[in-house]
Amino acid sequence: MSLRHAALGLLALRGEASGYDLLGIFNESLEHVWPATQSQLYTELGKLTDAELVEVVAEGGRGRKAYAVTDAGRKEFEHWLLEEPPTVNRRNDLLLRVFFLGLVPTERGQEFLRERAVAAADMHERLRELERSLATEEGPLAVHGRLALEWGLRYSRMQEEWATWAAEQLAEEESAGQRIAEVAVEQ
Amino acid sequence: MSLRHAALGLLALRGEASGYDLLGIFNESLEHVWPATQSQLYTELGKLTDAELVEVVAEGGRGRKAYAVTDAGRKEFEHWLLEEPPTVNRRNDLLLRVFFLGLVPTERGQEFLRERAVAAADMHERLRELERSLATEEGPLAVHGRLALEWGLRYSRMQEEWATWAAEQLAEEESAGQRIAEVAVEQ
DNA sequence: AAAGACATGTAACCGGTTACATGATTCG
DNA sequence: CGAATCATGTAACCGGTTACATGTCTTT
Repeated sequence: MSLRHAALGLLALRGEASGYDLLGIFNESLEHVWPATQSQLYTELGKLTDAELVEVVAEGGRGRKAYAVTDAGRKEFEHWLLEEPPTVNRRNDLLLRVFFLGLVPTERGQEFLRERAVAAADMHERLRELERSLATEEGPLAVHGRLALEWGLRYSRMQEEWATWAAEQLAEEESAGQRIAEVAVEQ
Repeated sequence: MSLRHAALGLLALRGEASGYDLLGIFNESLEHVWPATQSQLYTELGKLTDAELVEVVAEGGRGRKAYAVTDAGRKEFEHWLLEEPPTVNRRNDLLLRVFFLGLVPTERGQEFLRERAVAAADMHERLRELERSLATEEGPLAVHGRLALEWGLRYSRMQEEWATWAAEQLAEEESAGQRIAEVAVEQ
């Protein structure tokens, strides 16, 4: 249930914002960390209002409603941020496929892993570019954004190295299997 | 929609199995990669049967049904495995919190990051133990399991190093901020 | 006879996605 | 005037979780 806390956090950062404003932040700053759809966000703001964790502090043209966190909301947010242990993402599509790689010829498996290495390298490069474009920006928000960016850089690098290593492992495994087969034939 | 493909893959590996058998595998081998509940698995086997990707090949006592993949199922599975690009998990609870770390005192932020480092180190150690217990096992399945395990080892190591680094960054940022404040006071 | 493993199924709910629906204001 | 942007809301659907419900076979 983190969209709720993401919304609370953004309102805490901004002081006050409309659903539309928050949606912009989700699509820009939080796109790679916690995406949200318009539908979901408006629904959640309704629920947050009902739970009195946020309140409408102003209404403007075009039906605009500006929200702000209440004291209860800020408390709930800080509890989530520091007290609740982050939930680890247990499902991993990549590793699930790796688990089944024995069902296809070794060559196809290696190909798959090498493709993953390339994809990870691409991602790394895209993040490097983002880093360069962010280098000039200042402000306290930028500091924490950079921590997240560095995580992405390290993650993509790890993934690339692992995939390359894993492809080599498959090659070794196959040649070891062949040697055993050859010895068996010789005897 | 990967539970579907996980089930197909397990049936392809096993040749034939019941829902109950598959559930055991999900709870043991796939627990950290793609967990599944009993409810979900039985429902999915029903859908797979309707779609003619699997079929009931035997019925035994206690209402047991043994399933096997059909040709169409095997084709669908291999297409998923090698052709469909793995979907990247976009939501990251940890990074979402990092994004908001500016809302609490630097000390609390550092504390949070150091806790993450410890949690990652713990996970690393648990995987090391798993590795030792697996060292004696043989078989083609073990090879790919080891690739996944190595991913986990590298991931937890990366996370630990990153969290430690990030906590240091916050410390530096704060002392830099203080120096600026001190200079401002002196002038 | 009781306990535990084997075995399957359904219903309610929840978070999230896609698509549908509507309207106001601003800018060129 | 028309297009783009601002702005909010609802309904249907989907994958996944929790809980409920039922019954059989084996082992002690």
